[in-house]
Amino acid sequence: MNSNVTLKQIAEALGVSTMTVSRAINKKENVDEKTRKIVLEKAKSMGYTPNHVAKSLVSQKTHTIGVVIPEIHHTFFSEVVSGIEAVVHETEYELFLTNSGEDANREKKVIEALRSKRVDGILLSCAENSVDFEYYKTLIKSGINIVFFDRCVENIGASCVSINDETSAFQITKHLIDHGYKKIAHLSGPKNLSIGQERFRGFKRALEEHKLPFRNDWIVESGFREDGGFNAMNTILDLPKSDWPRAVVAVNDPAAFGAMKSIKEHGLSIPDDVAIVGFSDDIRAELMPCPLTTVQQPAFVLGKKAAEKLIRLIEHDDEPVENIELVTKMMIRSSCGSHHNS
Amino acid sequence: MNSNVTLKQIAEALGVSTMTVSRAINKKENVDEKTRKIVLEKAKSMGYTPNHVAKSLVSQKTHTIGVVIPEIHHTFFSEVVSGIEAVVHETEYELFLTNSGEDANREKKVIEALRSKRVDGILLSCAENSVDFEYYKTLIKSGINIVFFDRCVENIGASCVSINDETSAFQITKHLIDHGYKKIAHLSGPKNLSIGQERFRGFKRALEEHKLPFRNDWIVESGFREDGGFNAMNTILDLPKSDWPRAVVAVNDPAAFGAMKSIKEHGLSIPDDVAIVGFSDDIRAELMPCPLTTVQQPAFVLGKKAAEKLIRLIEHDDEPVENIELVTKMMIRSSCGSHHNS
DNA sequence: GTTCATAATGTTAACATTAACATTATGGAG
DNA sequence: CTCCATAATGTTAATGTTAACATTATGAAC
Repeated sequence: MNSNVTLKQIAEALGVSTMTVSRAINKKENVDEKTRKIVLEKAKSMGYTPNHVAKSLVSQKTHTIGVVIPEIHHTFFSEVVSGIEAVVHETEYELFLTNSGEDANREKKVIEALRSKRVDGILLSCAENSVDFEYYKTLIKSGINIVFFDRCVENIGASCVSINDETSAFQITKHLIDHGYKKIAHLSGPKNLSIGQERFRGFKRALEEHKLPFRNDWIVESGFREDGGFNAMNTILDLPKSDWPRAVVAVNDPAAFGAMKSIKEHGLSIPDDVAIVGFSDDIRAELMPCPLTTVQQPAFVLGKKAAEKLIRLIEHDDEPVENIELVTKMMIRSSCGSHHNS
Repeated sequence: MNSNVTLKQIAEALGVSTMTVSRAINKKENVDEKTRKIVLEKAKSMGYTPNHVAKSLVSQKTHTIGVVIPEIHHTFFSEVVSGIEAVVHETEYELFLTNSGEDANREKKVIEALRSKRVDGILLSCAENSVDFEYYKTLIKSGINIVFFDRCVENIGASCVSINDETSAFQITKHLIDHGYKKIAHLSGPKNLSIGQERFRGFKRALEEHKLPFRNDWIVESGFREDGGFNAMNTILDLPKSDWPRAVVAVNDPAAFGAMKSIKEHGLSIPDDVAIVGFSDDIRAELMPCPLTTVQQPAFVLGKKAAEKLIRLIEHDDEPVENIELVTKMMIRSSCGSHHNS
C-alpha cells in the first residue's frame, strides 16, 4: 500500500550511503556534483517524496500551524482564514484548520489534538462559552506558541490580535444617538469573552456620555449567532409596547440579522419603528432589504497580522508578547436611519 | 523551549520501562491496575501529551487528511469545507486545509507538501486552469488516496463526488426557454474541467432540443469569478445591439454577479432587458436587488460525501473507485423573469 | 516445595531522517 | 613518490513510539 520511497532505498539502489543521498537531495555542501546528479535522477525516477514526519521527529519542528475557529460558517472567519492562509502560503508552513463549533469542550479537544500533532504554534479564537482561563494559562505555561485573534483572553501571557472593540462600539452607538435616538437596546455577546465585554463597555460609555437611560432589560445576551439574535430581540419585544427601545446595537451582524427577522415578524419596520446596527460587515449586510449599518472589521488583515505574529514567535525566542489592535470603519447604510430615502 | 514530556521521561521518573508506560497510557492489556494508576497520575502531573509525530512514523499513518480548495473566499467552498469538517470531527482525523488560489502550479506545490507530510488521503477540487492530467495520473498511481470533489477529472482512476451538472444546466436553461426566451447566451467555465464541459453540454442540449439558435459569439469563457463574469458580459454587450441575447446562463453565481454588474453599467435592467440565471445558490443570490435564479448545490452534503468516501478508501483496501453524483434543486427567483412583480 | 501457566514487565529493533563524528579518496606540493 | 589538506563519503546515534519477542514474577495445583 504505502509504497513510499525512502532515502535508504535510493542509497541501496545506488550503492552509496544514506547520508550521501540525504546530502545530495538537501543541497548540502561536500557532495560531488556527479554524485548529486545521479542521486537526483534516481530519486526522481523512483518517485521519492521527502518524509516530513521523520524530519519533524528529528528537527522537533513540524512547520505546521493549528487554527481554531469558533464557527466556520461565519463569513468573518473565512475572511480571517483567508488572511492567515495568505501569510502561511508565503512561508513553508501548513495549516491545520479546526472548528470548535462554539463549544468550549470541543475547543479543548481540538487543542489537545493539535498539541499531539506537535504544531509549531496555534492561532485561537475562543468559543462563545469558553470560561476556563486556567486551561489557557496552563497551555501558555507549557511553552506552546499561541496567538489569540478576534476573541481574545488578554493579559494571561499570550499575544492578541483584535480590533478596537470598545471604541468601535462607542462610535456606532454614538452614530445612533446623533440620529436622535434615546431609547437604545443592546444585544450583547457572551460576558466571558473580551470581545463581548469591550463592545458592551463602548455601548455603555456612549449612553453615559450622552446621559441616556441605561435599562437592564434592554441588555440581552444574544451570543454571536442568528438564532441567538432572534431570540434576544423577541425577549425585548415581549416587553410592553411602551417599554420598547427605538434602536438596537447588536454585538455582530448575524445577531443583527436574527433581530431583524424578529422585528419584521412583529410587524415593525426598520428603521422607522426600530433602527438597528450590527458589527462585522458580513457579506450580506449591504444586501439586506434594509441594508445594515455596521462596523467593518479588517478580517483579512487581522488574519494576516495574527499569522505573522505567530510565525515571529515561532522563529524568534525573544519575540515579545503583544496586543495588536486594528482599527475599524463604520459602514453607514439605511438600517440606522441614514440614507433613509434609499 | 520544546519541553515536551516523553514516555521515557515518565518511565525514568517511575523506575519502570518505557513499554510499561506506553501500555498503561494506551490502555493495552497486561498491565497491573496499580501500575497503570501510578503511570497515569505521573503522566498527568508531568503534563504528558502523546507525540503523534513519532506515532505516525511507526504506524505509517498520520490520521490527517489534506484538502485542496481552489478559492477559499467562495461561499460554496466554505460550505463544502464545513461538511468535510463535520465528518472528520466524528473520526480521529485532522484536516490540512490548503488553497490553490485557482492556480495549477500552486496546486501542484500544495499537493507535494501534503504528500511530504504523509497525509492519509487528499480531497481535491481542481484549479480553474488545471490541465496536467498526467500529473494526476502519476499521483493516483503512486498509491495516494484521492477523492475529487465538485471539480473533477473523471475516469483516471480516482473517485469523484460531484453534482449532476449536465442535467442541472439543462434544466435551468430549459426554465429560461419555457419563459419564452429564444436568444440565450452562456458564460462558460474553463473548458478543461468536467464541471465547465458538463454545464456547457447541458446548456447546448437544451438549445438543441428546442431548436434555438446557437451562436459562438454568445458563448464566452468567464471562469468562475466575479471579474471574469463582468468581462465576459462586457464582451457580449460589445456586440451590436441587434445581436444582444435576451437571456444569459452563467456557469456559477459569482460569474453571474459580475455579469449583473456589467448589465447594470450598460443601463439595462434585469430581467426586463436581459434575464440571467446562475449556478451555486451563493448566500448573496437571494439578496441581490433582483434576486438571482440559480441552481442550489448541496455543498455541505457534497463535502460530507467526499470525506466519507475518502475515509472509507483509507480504511478499507477493497473500497472501489466510484463516481458519486448528487442532485440539485432549482431556486426560482426574479432574475429569470419569474415572480416578476416582486 | 516443585512445576507450570499466565500475568507483568523488560529488551530490541524498527519507522525515516539528520547531526556529529570517522573514515577514505583525491590531487597538488615538495 | 610521499605527505597532507581537504573534499567526498561512511558510521553511529538520536528523535519518540510501538511491535515482537524475551524475561521475570506470581500463585495455584499437585
